Amino acid sequence: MAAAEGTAPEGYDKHAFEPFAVTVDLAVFTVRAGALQVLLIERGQEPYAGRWALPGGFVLPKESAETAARRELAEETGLSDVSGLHLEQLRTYSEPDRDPRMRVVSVAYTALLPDPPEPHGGGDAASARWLPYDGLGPLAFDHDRILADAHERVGARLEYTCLATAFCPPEFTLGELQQVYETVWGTVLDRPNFRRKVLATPGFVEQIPGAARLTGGRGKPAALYRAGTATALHPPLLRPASALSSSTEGRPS
Amino acid sequence: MAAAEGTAPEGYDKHAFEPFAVTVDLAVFTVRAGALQVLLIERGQEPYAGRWALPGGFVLPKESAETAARRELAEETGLSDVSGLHLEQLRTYSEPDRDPRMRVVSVAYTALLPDPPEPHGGGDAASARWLPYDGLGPLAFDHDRILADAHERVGARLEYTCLATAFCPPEFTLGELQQVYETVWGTVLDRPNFRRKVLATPGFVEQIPGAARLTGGRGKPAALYRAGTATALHPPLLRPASALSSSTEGRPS
DNA sequence: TCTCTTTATAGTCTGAGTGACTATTAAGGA
DNA sequence: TCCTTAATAGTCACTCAGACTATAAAGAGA
Repeated sequence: MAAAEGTAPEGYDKHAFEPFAVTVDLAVFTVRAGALQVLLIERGQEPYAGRWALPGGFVLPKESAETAARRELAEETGLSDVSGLHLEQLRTYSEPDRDPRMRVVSVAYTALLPDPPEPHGGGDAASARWLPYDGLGPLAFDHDRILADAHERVGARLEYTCLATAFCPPEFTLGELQQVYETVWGTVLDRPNFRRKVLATPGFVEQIPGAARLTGGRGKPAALYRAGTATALHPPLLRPASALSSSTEGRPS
Repeated sequence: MAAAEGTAPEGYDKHAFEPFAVTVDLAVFTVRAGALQVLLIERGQEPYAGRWALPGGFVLPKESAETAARRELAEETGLSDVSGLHLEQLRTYSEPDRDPRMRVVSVAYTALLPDPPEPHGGGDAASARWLPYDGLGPLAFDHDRILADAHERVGARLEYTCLATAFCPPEFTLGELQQVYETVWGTVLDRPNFRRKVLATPGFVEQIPGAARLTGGRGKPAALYRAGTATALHPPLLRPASALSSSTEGRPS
C-alpha cells in the first residue's frame, strides 16, 4: 500500500503517527591509480565526530530520493553536470537505532565516476576526500555495512552489465577497462581472454577508428574505444572463483 | 550520512523539516496450478477505491522496515509462522506524488510462498485474495510498477540463486521445481537438460532416499527432493533469450 | 643502431557446459 | 495387451572460457 491502511492509525492525519526523517546516503566509487577509491566526508560533530562517513543529506519535501541523491552528488563532488553519471539505488537502511539522535530511514545510492573528478567537492561538506576502499577504518553510523553492500553490488553489476565503462573517461583503452574489473574485483585477469570477451559482446565497446594512445609511455600503443550502446552482458563475464569472497574480505571494519 | 548534516536545516530538531510517512509494500508471489499468483487486497476507500493494491502498512516507530514487512506478511497471509519464508527488500519508492494524500516513502519487499497458503488472510485487510499475475488490471498508486519490478527481480534471482525451492513445499519433485521456473519466466524448459543442470549443482537439492510420488496419477513416479544448503548457483541457470523480454510483456498495466 | 623490455594484439588447444535430441523405464487407462 | 503419459538415462555437437604461445610496435639503454 502507499499509505493509510493496514496498520495505519484510524482517521490518520499527517501527525497521527511518528514521523520519520528520510535521508539519502551515497557510496561514490572511482578507480584512481589502480585503486578503488570512495568519496567520504569527515564528521565535525557528535555523534561519530572525527570519523569518516558517506556523503548524503535529507530528502527535501518536494523531491524524490533519486533527485536528492543526484543533488547531493553534485554538491559533494563539485561537478557541475552529474546528469550523465551512473547513479543506482542500492537499498534502504531503517534499523531504529542506526542514528542515536532520532529515527532516520536512509535510502542508499551507488554512484560511479571516471577517474579525473576534482579531489574534493565545493559543497557544504567541510572536508570531502577520496580515500582508498581497502584499509578504511570503521566509518560512522552503519556506513561500513552500506559501503560493503555497495561494493558487492558494483562487483556483481560488472558481471552482468556493461557498467564498467561508467568508470572510464569517454575514450579509453581495453587495458584501462580491464583495470576497472581487476580493481573492483581485486583479481588479475588474463589479458587476451578479457579482450576476446569484451570484443565478442556486441555493443559493449566500439573502436574509435585510427585512434591510439601510448599507455605508460612504454609498449605498443593501444587502440581507443568508447562505450557502446549495450547495457546487458549476455553471457555474463563472471569473476573467477578466487574473487568471490573478496567482496567480504578487506572491507572496512 | 545518517542524519542531520549536509542539507539538513541548521540546529535541526525532529520537527525542523518535513516529516515523511514510511510504509512497506509487499509483492507476495506463489505458484498455484501452474500460474504465478500475487496476493492483493481490494481498496475500500478513496483514493483508488475498488482497485487492487499490494498489501502493506506503516512502519511502526520502534521497528525496522524488514520487521514491519514480516509482520504485515503474517497479518495478510494469515500464516502463524512466516519466519522461514523468503523475504527480500526490493527497492524504495519515493516519488513525491505517489500518494495523493500525503508524502509517503515506501520500502517494497518481495516474498515467496509455497503452494498451499490459505486462500486469503485473517488480518485487518478486508478482502485479501490471490490473483493471477497475468492479466491484472491497473493497480492502485504506483503498484503496477512495484509489482513489475518485483517480478523482474524474482525472475533474475532464479537465474543466479537456489531461490526456486522457496516456492516449493518441503518435499517436491524436479518436475515441480521446473514448473516454478517455467511459470515465473513464462517459458518452457527442456526436462532432461533442466534435470541435469539441477543435479549437477551441489547443494541445490538433495534426494530423499526411497521416496517417490505419483505425479498427476499418470506416468512413472517421480523421486522426491528437498531443498539443499546452497544459496548461489554457479554457473547460473540462465533463462532462454526468448524469455528475456517476458518480464516486461504481460505485466499489469 | 641494436638489442632488451614492455605492452598490445593475434591465435591455438582443451575441457566444461548447454541446447537439441533419442532411448528407456514405470506407471494408469482403454 | 496396447497405448499414453511422465520420469529418467544417454548422445552429439556447438559455444565459450581458461591457459597458453606467438607476434607487433613502442621506448630505454648500451
